Amino acid sequence: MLHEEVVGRIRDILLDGEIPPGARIPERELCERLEISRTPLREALKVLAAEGLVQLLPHRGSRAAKLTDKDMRDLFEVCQGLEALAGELACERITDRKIAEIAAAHAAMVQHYREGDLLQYYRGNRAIHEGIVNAAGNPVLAALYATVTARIRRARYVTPMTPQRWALAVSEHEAILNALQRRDGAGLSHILRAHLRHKREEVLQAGFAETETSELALKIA
Amino acid sequence: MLHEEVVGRIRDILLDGEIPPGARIPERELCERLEISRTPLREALKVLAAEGLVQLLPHRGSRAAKLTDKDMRDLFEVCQGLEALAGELACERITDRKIAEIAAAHAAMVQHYREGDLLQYYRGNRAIHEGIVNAAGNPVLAALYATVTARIRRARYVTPMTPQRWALAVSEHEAILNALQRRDGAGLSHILRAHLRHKREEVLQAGFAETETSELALKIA
DNA sequence: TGGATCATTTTTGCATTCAAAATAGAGATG
DNA sequence: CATCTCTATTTTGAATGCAAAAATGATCCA
Repeated sequence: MLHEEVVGRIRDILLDGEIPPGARIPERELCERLEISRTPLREALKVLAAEGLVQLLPHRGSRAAKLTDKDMRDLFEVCQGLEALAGELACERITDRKIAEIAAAHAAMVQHYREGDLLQYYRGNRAIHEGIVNAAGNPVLAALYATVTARIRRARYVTPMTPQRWALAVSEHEAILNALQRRDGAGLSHILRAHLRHKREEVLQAGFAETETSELALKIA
Repeated sequence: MLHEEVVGRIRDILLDGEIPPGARIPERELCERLEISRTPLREALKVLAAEGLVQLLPHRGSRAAKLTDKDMRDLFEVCQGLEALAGELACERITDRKIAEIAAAHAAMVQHYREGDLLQYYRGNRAIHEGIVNAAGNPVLAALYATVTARIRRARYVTPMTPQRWALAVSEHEAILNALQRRDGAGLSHILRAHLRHKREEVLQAGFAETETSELALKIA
């Protein structure tokens, strides 16, 4: 198994919440499961620590990083900035073909919304946002976006969704697609910011906080 | 020596150009120099690879990352986005005290400009940009900014500077300070973008390119 | 019974070792 | 003389082993 694959596997384990935030990362167990020794595992953990998904405590091992409200706010803020930038660049560079692809993804997502399939809706949602970021044609931007969204993903796609909020999100997505089709960079950038600001408010209001509170909730459950 | 320290030491070696872009990283030699064994060294290299400073070639070791023109453009583009965001946030959050500090740094930098001390000018320049980014009060943003600027630093502070360009840069910095003092987020953001766009043009026009061309130059030299 | 102290076990971090892969070099061949 | 092939050496990537640090828990004493 290649180094990058090890990193990816552990990242998935963390993002799936299989090792909950704040929990110790069981080295030996993971070694057995991934069928590797401690050396490559530890290399991967250091990389994930640099990404912010893992917290290293000298002489006390590693834990799945636990996000505070402040962390979450900061991450959303940066995510907004990155998506806004991506939106502007995408409008300058995107091909008609790519726009058509995103329009198709949008239609599919709306269909999932109509069917009330939240999971598929989130999948489609993510595909659209990633599509815009990729259309910016800037791999550096895409890579940073990937690490930032990875860190907030759990909260983002776990927050309960009221009908009103969901409807708002879908209408915002209509505007997003519209701006993209008009290649209105400033407009797209603006809408994306608002869209993410709303999402952030949802997440934070949902009393997200991977803090003692939700630790407690986990223990009770 | 702590893990983070090892990463920092190697990062400095790379940023100082002691191992030039594209060159193989001599594992054994670095081990001796840092007085560590290969295990922690390789952990650090993988982290630096994730940061983009090192390129890992499976079964062929690691090299100091070599930036193409495209990489440089992408990095500047992202840097612009991050600084623009930081500028907006800083205007909302910065204290009078912090503004005074940055004003002082600005005055010092102008003094270095008048004296024609390019190295000190660059130092001051960097302090101001970092000051603004830190004033945004967003550690996630600050961390991403640090990695992006690290990657372009060499080119940024090595490019030759014509009197015209230098004068322009200083006048832009006057405008930056001005916008900050007025807490004009939109204005600051706008100026920072223009400032970085100019810097990028300088660097790229200077025929930067850590490519075959400069490889050749290195070999000849 | 509560808590402090010290031995035992476990875990961590790193050096070393070992197998596999890549590179270099000598010799053969056209 | 250039090129190809096959072996020897080096280098890489990962498993193991070992010393130091931390966690555990057993014992003693107030």
